[in-house]
Amino acid sequence: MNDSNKNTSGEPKQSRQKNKSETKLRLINALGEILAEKGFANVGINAIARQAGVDKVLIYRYFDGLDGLMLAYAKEGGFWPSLEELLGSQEQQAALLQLSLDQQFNIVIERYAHAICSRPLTLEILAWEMIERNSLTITLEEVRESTGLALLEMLNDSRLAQGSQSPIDFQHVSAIFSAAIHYLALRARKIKYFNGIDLSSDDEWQGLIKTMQALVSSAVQAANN
Amino acid sequence: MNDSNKNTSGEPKQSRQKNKSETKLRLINALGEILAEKGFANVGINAIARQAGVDKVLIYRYFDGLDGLMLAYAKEGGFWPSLEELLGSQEQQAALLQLSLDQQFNIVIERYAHAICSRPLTLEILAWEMIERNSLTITLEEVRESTGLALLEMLNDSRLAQGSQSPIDFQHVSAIFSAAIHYLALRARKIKYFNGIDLSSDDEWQGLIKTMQALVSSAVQAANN
DNA sequence: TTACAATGTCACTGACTGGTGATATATTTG
DNA sequence: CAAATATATCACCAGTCAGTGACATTGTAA
Repeated sequence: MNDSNKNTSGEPKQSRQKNKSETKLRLINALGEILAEKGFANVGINAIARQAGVDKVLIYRYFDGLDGLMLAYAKEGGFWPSLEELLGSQEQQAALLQLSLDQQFNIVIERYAHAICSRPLTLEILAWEMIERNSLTITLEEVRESTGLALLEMLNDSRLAQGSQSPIDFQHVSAIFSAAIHYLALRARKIKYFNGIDLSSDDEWQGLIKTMQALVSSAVQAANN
Repeated sequence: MNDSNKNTSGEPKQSRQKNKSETKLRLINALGEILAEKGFANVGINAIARQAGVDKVLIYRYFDGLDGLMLAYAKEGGFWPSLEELLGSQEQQAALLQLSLDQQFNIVIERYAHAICSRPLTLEILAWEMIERNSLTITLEEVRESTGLALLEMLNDSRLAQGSQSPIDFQHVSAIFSAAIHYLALRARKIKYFNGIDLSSDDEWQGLIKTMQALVSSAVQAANN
């Protein structure tokens, strides 16, 4: 391969138009592209600069290094499903909260699974959280925790309003199912089978979701007797 | 740091006793040590040779490269909980299979969680499976699948013998809960909180396990009505 | 002993990495 | 226009990596 540092071609790289803010954007986007195409393990100062078509020293100047760049990237947003994506518009939310507890849960589970599975970048970051903590994962983690807890609170308020007093711990239940969804989605990226189940099959995924819903429903109904 | 390749100290490394099989063992163990201490990201030809106190060229001669070494390492065993560890001795197994379906499940869930959480090396490998597939993860994956399916079959046989015909899909249920356990255990290594739950707390873990058990129990009971 | 094979070490290459000081170019200001 | 400043590139450093051919040591068998 090329020596990424030295300019081997005779002609010097024609100095690009000087535009700090655009260059910063180029770098941020380059990080996203590498993350998406090559994964976290291939993120590095040199690789990002190469992808952006810009000198790597600018990463230090503008972002004070890789951590700063990742922080800037994290602020771009869109990594986690929003409350709207999970609950629908304002009116839909109101309608949703009128449903029974297990119906609410079942809808959210399904939407969450779909939202996670359709975000390859988020999956890449979720996978990397298991390996190391860095500015990017730490920042995103905070966003996730806060929206997750907000969602939980909404469902819980609705539960209290309905006067239901189930003995099962909602926080634990949602932790368990989102953990399962995360793991299955992550695993499906690289490995086809888990426990004999073909994770590349949409039907199997539907079956898994249905099973989760059945578990919740029976637990809620058991509590209401 | 040192140049790991060049011998900077004046004296040549005194040629060690020549013992192929022991040297091979040294290399295999070195891989395990690095995996345990520094994690998968730091596994490399140089690091392993350094840790083993042996020249790296031997990795190529004896194992045909890193992949071969990982394969040899994978065959050492002990990465996954055995059937005995989950079900107990032969007599205990017989007793266990007499219990009701949900009791069986609840015991196995608890033991599996404990078995996984107490295997840091296995967790490291599970984490790395989400990042890349290599000889090591592929080999271990096969072992895990086969013992997992064997376990599932035992529980299922017992279920049929008891004449229970639950509508919930046992394969899916066990996939969901082992996925959740894997994810929570992996996450606990690096990040304290998930969904507002402190994963570093034993009490919280107990609570999570209890919730899983409650979910299974209510599902089984709902099926029996 | 000698000859030979098995085992182990050494020294090097080419490619890559993160990081930095000096320099060139473009844009703005006077 | 010229000078000053902001912006971007270059060239190099020391360190690491995987991989390889040449050499040294040890053990063994003739």
